[in-house]
Amino acid sequence: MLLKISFESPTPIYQQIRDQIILAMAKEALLPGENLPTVRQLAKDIGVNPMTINKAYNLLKDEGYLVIDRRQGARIQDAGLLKNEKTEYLIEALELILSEAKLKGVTKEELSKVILRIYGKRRD
Amino acid sequence: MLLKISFESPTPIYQQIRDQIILAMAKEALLPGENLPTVRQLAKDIGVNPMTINKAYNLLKDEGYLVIDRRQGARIQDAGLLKNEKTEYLIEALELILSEAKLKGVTKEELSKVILRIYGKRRD
DNA sequence: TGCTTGTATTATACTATATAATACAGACTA
DNA sequence: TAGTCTGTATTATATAGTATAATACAAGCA
Repeated sequence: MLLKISFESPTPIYQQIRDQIILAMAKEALLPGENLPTVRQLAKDIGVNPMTINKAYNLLKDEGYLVIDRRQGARIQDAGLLKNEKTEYLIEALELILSEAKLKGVTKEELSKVILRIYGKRRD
Repeated sequence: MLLKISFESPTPIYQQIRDQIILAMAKEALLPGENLPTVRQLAKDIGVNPMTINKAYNLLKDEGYLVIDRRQGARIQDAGLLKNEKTEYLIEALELILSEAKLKGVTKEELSKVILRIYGKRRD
């Protein structure tokens, strides 16, 4: 698990952890069914309190990205079980980002590049 | 100025104000050169402290969206002066949102709809 | 001068974030 | 059964962000 945490950032540490796990899942650096480091191990690696990791894992669990098993620890959710969840809040967040991008002159072409980078070439 | 503020939201009020002004700018409900309500007026309308409005306006000023003039109050920045600003942080935020969208099964077609809604039909 | 503008100041209150040290419940394994 | 690994709960503490309140000030303008 390679996580780059900025302790100077205004973004809370547990949020940074949560975001980077989602990014890793999208780029398939973390695969469904795969185990994450234990709370204590990741806390040690990053140099933060175990409860901060616990908070990040629980956030991801509540959002449906992780399954937490007392025997094995945290595990990436199966792909099928993640789909068809509520996405309205994502659309709203997207509208805000796109509004800023439009106002700052980001072109449609640049947007397409980012979409291609995340989504790949599939045609749905 | 129609602003819908949620006092129960975990998003700070000044952030909500900032976000909605950007959304209004993107949909051209607020036009370059247009004046915003005064700090005191908007505070009265929404029912918050004037310093909360001040914080939102200053955030927008620092981001380049507003010009604050002691004579006339806050004014929407000219379109030309907003372009060519740094947009790396927007791309990063976009990557995160798109990662979540991908994992939750949002299709490319749905993304296109949102882009069309914000950007319109221009072809850049 | 008197009115408006944004801004600064000080104090207070509440909440979120993060840490620390400990302890506990459940499940595996030797 | 005892030991050891999971995640989790608890309590206390510290710091920072958010928001309010009341007041005051500087700048610009009629």
